[in-house]
Amino acid sequence: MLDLAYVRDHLDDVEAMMRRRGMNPELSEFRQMDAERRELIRCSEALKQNRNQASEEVARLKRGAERDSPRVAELIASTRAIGEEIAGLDGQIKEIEARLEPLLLTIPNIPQESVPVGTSEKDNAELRRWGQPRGFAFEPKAHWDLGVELGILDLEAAVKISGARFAVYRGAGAALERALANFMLDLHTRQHGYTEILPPALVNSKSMRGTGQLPKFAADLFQCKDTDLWLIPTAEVPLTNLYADVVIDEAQLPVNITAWTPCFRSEAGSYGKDVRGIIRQHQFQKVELVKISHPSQSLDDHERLTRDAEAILQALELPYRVVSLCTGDLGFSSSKTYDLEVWLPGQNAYREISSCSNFLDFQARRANIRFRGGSKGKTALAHTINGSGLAVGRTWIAVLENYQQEDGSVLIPEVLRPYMGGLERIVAEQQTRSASKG
RNA sequence: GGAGAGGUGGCCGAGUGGUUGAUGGCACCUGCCUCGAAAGCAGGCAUACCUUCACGGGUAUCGGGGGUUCGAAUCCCCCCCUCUCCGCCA
Repeated sequence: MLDLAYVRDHLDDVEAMMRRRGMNPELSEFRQMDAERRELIRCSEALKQNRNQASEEVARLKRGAERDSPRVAELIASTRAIGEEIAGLDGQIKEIEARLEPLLLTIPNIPQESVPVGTSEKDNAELRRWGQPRGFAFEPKAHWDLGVELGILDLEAAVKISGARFAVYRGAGAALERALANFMLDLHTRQHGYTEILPPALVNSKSMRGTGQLPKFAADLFQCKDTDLWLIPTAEVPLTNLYADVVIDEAQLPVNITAWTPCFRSEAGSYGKDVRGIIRQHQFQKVELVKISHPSQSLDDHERLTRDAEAILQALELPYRVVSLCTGDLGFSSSKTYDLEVWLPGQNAYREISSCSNFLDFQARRANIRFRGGSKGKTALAHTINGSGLAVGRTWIAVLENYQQEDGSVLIPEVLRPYMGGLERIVAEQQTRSASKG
């Protein structure tokens, strides 16, 4: 959420910004509602001042000898009338705020100056590449073939027990997912200074509002029936909201935390996209990185967090590139986002495996995340940054496709072998068949 | 799920209808003292909104929401959360 006063003073800029994001801003009502609201508040508060003064006088009279003077009854009667007037005005204020706030909540964050202007992912700017896509002496397979043939991925079984966009991993496939997560957590906690958190996977609506998923993106989420609980779409939600309504000591900044959690997305509106394989799932696992930063440091911290995520890909020796999302592709709450895209030989394309965003104070304002700093001891809104470090399911895909061998086996990256009991290669096992085929 | 106790400022903790936005302590800031520091002393120190060029003024906020009243941290109702005991349970 942007600052109300900022929007008021920069309405034209805000509308222009929304157009750069490819939106069609409808802020015409804003100015009038805002002015009306302020006028109502002024009237109401003036009346309240009258009432308070009258009440004080009643108290003074009642304490003294004039306890029963007619003046008291007179004051009480007139104040009661004022009270009714106030109630009317306050009702109007509530009503107008009920229309104003949703409007404010649908205004996205302001992209940083350095964000490329554009309308779609085609306008994203590639910043750098790392690693060289491997040359294959054979036609590399896609993970949905490789995984099924190796008996480590069972999509039919997933359809039977849950439905489309779910996966069942078996044997070395399940172990590979766990190894990747452990490796990522260990690297981030031991070398990058993050503290590991194990948060709830279900959160309340207040938390979803705090990080911006609600009210605008309810359709993308799963909600538990008859409760106020939602399945997290990313650990960003519980991790960032750990600091909701908290005043952090300035010396503690930046806060660096990480968590490995399941993530749940309804993927509404993504019909027809990535239907093959397990690129896009209703449930997947992700190691998330979150930094809560001092405003003066957040741009640097965003770069740092991105490098922390890149370090995983480098350690796994997976080729990737870094792109800066353009204004049209930028997420609602983000001021700037770097996507890490890993090379997938089975698809002959770079595909997103991490998204690292700086939200500035946009989330902090909603979630009320502050720090106390300086000699004045004043509080100010902190900045929040997060990124995947990495999406474990997609890393699993990248390992399979990049490390596949001509005989259909998959080599295990060196750094993962200790996490897989020394296993060096995943080979098809005759015994491993789809449970759904009985 | 049942019974009881409680939720007050960054933290601790007073306060049961009328100068209580809220005693006191801790933490923090400033000044005095000191060669310097500690201790001591004096002062300051919540947030949001409205208003003002500014100084300032005003309103609201004592878990959340509603109600009673001229007036609510204080009384009533609903909800949330924490703690203790019981029940259940991985």
